[in-house]
Amino acid sequence: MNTTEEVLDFVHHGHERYLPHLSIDCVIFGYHEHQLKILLIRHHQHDRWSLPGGYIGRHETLTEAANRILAEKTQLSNLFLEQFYVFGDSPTRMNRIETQQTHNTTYAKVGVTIGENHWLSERTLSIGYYALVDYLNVVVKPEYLVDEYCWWDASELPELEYDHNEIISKAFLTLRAQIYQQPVGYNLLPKKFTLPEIHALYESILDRQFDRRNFRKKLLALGMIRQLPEQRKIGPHRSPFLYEFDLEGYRRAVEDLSVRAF
Amino acid sequence: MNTTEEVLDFVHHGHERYLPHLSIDCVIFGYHEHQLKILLIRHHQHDRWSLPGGYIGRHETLTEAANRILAEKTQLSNLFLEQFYVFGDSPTRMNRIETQQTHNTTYAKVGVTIGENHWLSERTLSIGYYALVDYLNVVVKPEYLVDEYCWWDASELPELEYDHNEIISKAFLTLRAQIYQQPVGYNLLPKKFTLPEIHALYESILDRQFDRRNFRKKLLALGMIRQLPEQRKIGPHRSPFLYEFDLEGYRRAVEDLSVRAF
DNA sequence: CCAAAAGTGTTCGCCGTACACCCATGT
DNA sequence: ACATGGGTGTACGGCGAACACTTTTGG
Repeated sequence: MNTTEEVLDFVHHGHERYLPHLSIDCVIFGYHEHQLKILLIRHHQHDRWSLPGGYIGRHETLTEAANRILAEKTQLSNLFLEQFYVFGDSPTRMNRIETQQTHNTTYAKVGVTIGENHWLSERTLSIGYYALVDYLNVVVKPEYLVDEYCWWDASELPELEYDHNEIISKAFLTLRAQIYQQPVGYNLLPKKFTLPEIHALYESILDRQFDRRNFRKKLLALGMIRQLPEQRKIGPHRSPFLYEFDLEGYRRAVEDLSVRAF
Repeated sequence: MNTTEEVLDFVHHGHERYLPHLSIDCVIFGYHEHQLKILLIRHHQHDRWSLPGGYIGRHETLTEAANRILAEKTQLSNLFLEQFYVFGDSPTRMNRIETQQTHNTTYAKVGVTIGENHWLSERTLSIGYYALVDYLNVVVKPEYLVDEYCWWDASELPELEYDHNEIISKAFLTLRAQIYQQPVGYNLLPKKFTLPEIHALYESILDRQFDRRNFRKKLLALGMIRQLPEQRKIGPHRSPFLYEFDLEGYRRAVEDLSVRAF
């Protein structure tokens, strides 16, 4: 939505095109300079930041809706995007009033007031999706009602609107649990990357240290990555080798792991 | 709902008490005679079976709704009950007509027809919950619109209504993945159980064989179960020892496991 | 030549795996 | 006595963990 007209149409006729009571919130993870990042937005005249999100079209599948919303924000498609939880317990999700005031601050920009019985004021459950994107490929698209976009360090997040801190916590837990099943690095890193990069990525996601030698040995033994005969120049230091993912090898490795005892 | 009046009130006024467009479906797992079971219901005059489910009250949290629905069917509360996925992609969830006809077969019992714009005919996403219950403790509560309840072997399910086969598949995958994080046996087995019982349970959930000696060794080493000085009489065979869960030991074991490398 | 970062190999101990015989019980 | 099912110990191999010095590069 980029014009006053579009926003007004959404406010007045959105309930005809979208399902009420349900929204999608996206936790978009990126990785840059040894830090796991999350993309947040700040709505017009709001102090607190929030997760990018949207509604589900009445004629759109849930998966289509999630992909559309992500593409609207990042201009990227065909990304790693996965549902992880539905949020419907938090007091802010049960209490209409606070939500209503928050909406009104936003929509004041187009001169409308959201009443108590307006579809945007109704109780809304939110379906959480998390995405893994290559930080450098993301070009954030400005939107009319959004004042600012920013990548925040996952370890130093501010207090967010609604229950969005809770949503991010759950997304983070899911990411951690999925790191053994999903080629997390494949989605968060560029096609070619160095060992120190993927090493630091795993350390920041799992919040523990790995021995450099054992780490490389394991990844190569699993067949998860392949060393390339190229190096990267990184200033006054020894040049690290570049590696690439071997998705097929990764798939096989995950399969083998799942056959192990508990 | 146990009377015609209650059903009619639900059909005509349900949308005032419940959120439209959203439902909850419960995959209730039990375990009996070396078989993993799932509780299914058959609605009035339907050929196909389906999962027990319900709607979310407008003033009820999501968790409360799931627990209420489960308690309504099984008379049990304080169970293991966990959300695992939202289903909103299946063609049967996008296509109103089929759903409408299905509803009409059910509600014909109270002499009402569900029109195209009726709240029950609208597109509905379903939140999947799975429960682990002690088969022997479940007393199924009859309901007006349900002709039959039955525990089905998880490995021999019939073709179900809507996308319920898909929901069960996903629940089963989740259960498998969670078996290393959750005390699955604690919820599916009685307080005291024998080694062969828990052994067969793990084999049926993970669909592979475990060596009896290694299995016992592992569970005891983890501190997950404790051997009791009692035995169970099982007819013309050697009496197996009884065991009980050590939830605290289990928690510690899971924590330790999560510190291992990948 | 120095600082900073990357590359590399070996040893040890535990855990996961494979494997087979004896024991208890009721008929 | 016998049929059925349950209980129990050992040996091997592989993988995860710990560990430190050398090489490269630009300034």
